[in-house]
Amino acid sequence: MARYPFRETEAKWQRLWEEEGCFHADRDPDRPKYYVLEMFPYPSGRIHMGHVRNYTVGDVVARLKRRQGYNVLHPMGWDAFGLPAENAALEQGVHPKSWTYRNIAEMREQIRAIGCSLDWRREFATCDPAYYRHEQEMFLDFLERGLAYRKEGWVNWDPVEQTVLANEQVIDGRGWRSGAPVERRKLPMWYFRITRYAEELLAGLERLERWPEKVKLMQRNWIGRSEGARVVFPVEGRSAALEVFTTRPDTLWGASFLAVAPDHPFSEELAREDPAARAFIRECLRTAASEEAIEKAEKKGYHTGLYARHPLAGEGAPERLPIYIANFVLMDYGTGAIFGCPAHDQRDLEFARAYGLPVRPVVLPPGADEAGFTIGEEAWLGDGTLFRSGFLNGLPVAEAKRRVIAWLEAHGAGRAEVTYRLRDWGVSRQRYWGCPIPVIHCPDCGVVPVPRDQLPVTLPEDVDFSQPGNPLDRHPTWKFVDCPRCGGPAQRETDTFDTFVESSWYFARFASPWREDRSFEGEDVGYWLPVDQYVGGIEHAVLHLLYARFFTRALRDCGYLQCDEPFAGLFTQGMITHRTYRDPEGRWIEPGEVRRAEDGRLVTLDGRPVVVGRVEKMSKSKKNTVDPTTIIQQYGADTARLFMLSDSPPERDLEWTDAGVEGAYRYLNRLWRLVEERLPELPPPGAGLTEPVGPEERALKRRIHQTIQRVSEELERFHFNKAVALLRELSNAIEAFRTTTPSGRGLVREALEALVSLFEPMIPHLAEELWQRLGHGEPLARTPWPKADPAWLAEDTVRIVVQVNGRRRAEIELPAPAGEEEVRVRALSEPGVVRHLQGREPRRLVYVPGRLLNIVL
RNA sequence: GGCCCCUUGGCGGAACCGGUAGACGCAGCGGACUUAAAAUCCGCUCGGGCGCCUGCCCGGUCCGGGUUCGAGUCCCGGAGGGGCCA
Repeated sequence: MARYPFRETEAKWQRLWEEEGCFHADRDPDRPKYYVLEMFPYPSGRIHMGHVRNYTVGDVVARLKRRQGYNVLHPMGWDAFGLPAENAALEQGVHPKSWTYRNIAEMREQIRAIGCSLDWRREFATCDPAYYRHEQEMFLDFLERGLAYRKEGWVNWDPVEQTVLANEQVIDGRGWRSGAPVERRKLPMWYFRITRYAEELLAGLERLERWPEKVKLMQRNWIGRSEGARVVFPVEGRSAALEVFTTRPDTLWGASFLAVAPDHPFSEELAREDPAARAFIRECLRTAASEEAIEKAEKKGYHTGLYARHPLAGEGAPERLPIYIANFVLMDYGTGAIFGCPAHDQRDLEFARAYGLPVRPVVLPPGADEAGFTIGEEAWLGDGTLFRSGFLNGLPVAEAKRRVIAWLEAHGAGRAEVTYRLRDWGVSRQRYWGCPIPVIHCPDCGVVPVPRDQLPVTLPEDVDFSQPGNPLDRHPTWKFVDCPRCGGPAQRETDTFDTFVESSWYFARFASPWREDRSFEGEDVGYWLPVDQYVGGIEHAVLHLLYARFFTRALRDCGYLQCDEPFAGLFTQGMITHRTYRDPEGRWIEPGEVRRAEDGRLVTLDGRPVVVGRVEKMSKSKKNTVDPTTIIQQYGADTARLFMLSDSPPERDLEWTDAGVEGAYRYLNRLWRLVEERLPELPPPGAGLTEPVGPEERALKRRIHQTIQRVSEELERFHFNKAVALLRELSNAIEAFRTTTPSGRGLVREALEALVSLFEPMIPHLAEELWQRLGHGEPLARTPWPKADPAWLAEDTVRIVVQVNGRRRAEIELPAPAGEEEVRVRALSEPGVVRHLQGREPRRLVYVPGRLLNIVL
């Protein structure tokens, strides 16, 4: 029997879809729209299996929705700015632009080979001035509205990438891409005021019903809302007071010191007069800025010799508190100053023990007694009752917080305050291959925005990568311009945007990508946005996905868009993993360099023993990758797609195995043969519905319609593995069904058509081919999704399990619907049941209609 | 350290609201076809026992306890693994 000729078939259908424009989407107010988007790729040069899984999942949704009658927008583009292009320039002497466009050309063909239902007319690359000019305009709008600003501050510096990183891009104290430990540097840079939207971004999560809880939780934690109070501590002998943020104002009576951040203005002022303070501050700032690093570092402080008056001194709190400069206080969280309450904060406790400060418990844990309660190695962080705390005595923590805040507000000594852990998004990067920030620095006028009629500010092409640092800054002419305001000599900003800026609005650009004068066509974005189903990796949970939510709101407030949320539904697919292998010397080796020896053990191609390692995420460094292009050439795109969808639920990690791919390939051939073998006996297409005769035919008819129903539901819920299992069951049933009657042959046609049609979103090429062979002129891509006939969803008999004391003893089959009385009579006469009753009288009968009867003795 | 999630055959996984645990596959074993192999097809496949081909019984969803007529599913405690924030 011939094999399925996948090469010809896949090429044929891809050509046909393209020629017919099957996947072109245009605004049509009369039809409901559905926008499916997968996170667009960085053009690194080759696609990897993660891309294939991502696009396959998105394509199943797009094809399903299209056939359900939606006007489906499913575009593809390129996240084309970024550092790897500059590294390539450095290593290979190729210009970042040509490297990028060459990669795009290659990857476009690789992605096309997967056979996704994409509207390629809308493709764009973010490195195109036609794209980034709009980003520059958005920035100018942000600038006017105070959503973008420039400030000098301590930043995370990636020594490998030679650029600044945002907080979200520092993972475990290291650059998210380079993996190098980040350093602290003080630099002027541009920020987006994401903190203005902290509350809205947090509240908006509640309405994102089709987002994974896990992602929402991560964003919630990242935004990190905390309620507390700002408390004013006058400093003795100084006119200025220190303002402190605390989430535990209830513990004010337990205060034993104040601590300020090393880069707090108060510290900087002291440093001017006190060389020891200056030295201490310098020491602190040398260590990394991350919260994690600070948490792990030894708690160190410098006693300034100054004291603060406790605002509650008159209410029995300690009179005066020593002021320290401390390495564990962060300038950009709260007010950059804290009061230390060692009894009820672990960091404060460690600090107090190191510097001999008093530890005064003021919250009594439930069940403890006032006289005997002391703090040992662990601060008490839990709830309890206030004591030794003046007018708070006897109150629980929550109530004490309210009371003390009311007192502070009444006495002008503080107020309730909400703070967030979220920091403003630093977007300056000292790189060439990014969108230029459209401002000019004038010695007289300061920062001057580039006039809108001079946009876009384009990158110069003649750049020199032979030296480290930012080539834009070194360029002989590019940055030297006249000030647009005074006409005097001035300089362009040489920082470019973080590449996460481009990906923060690309989904909206797909609505009207050909528009030159404006970023978006109002009617287009109004029609297409928000994205109905976004698909991508979970690694962007707090990076891209948070930035895009912010950007959408900022664009809304600047009048670009009407919607708040960019992505109404989000699906995060799991990673692709693969077994790792090493040679006897311990070097990683590729799966292709491993073979099975005659004795069954794994050896290298030259016969040396292989050390089998763990199953890990596919990565170049571990050499456990499989190239999708090779797989597609060897087995076809449908095989890769089916394997991706078959066994593991898409949100979980998927282990790539040769056996799994072979299995998918074998099934496609079996499906091909199944149709080919039955074709001669089938009635012509469109002969109308078949009325089944006899129990076997009725059973097949029911299975067809139950499969239509259930596959539709499972695809809708992203349970692709279950949809595949159901379809394999249907195809097993067709194989087992032998017939010679006209009605039987009609049923086989109905079954095969349902099978092929339902499989189309997952294995579109083979499905189209078989659909055509079944005699249809219109491609499946344009054929409506099948509908189950409700009359055939119900079984005409019911099987009821009979239990005695919760243990299965018999199964009875009755015509549907079966009444309880009927079931009871039949059940009690079943031999298996009688045997276990042993003549005893049932105490109770529990009947679950249509399912089960439990006889309780 | 805090919060969250997960744990089902040799493996991936299924089991809807608490109602027949192991669907569908992978791997394995046995058989058919073939000179042979590949491909394909048929059968078996959680463990133990009985029965001796029709089946029947016991145990079994990480461990311990609880709720319930009935728990993989709910509750409490523990172990192991993962994620996020520290």
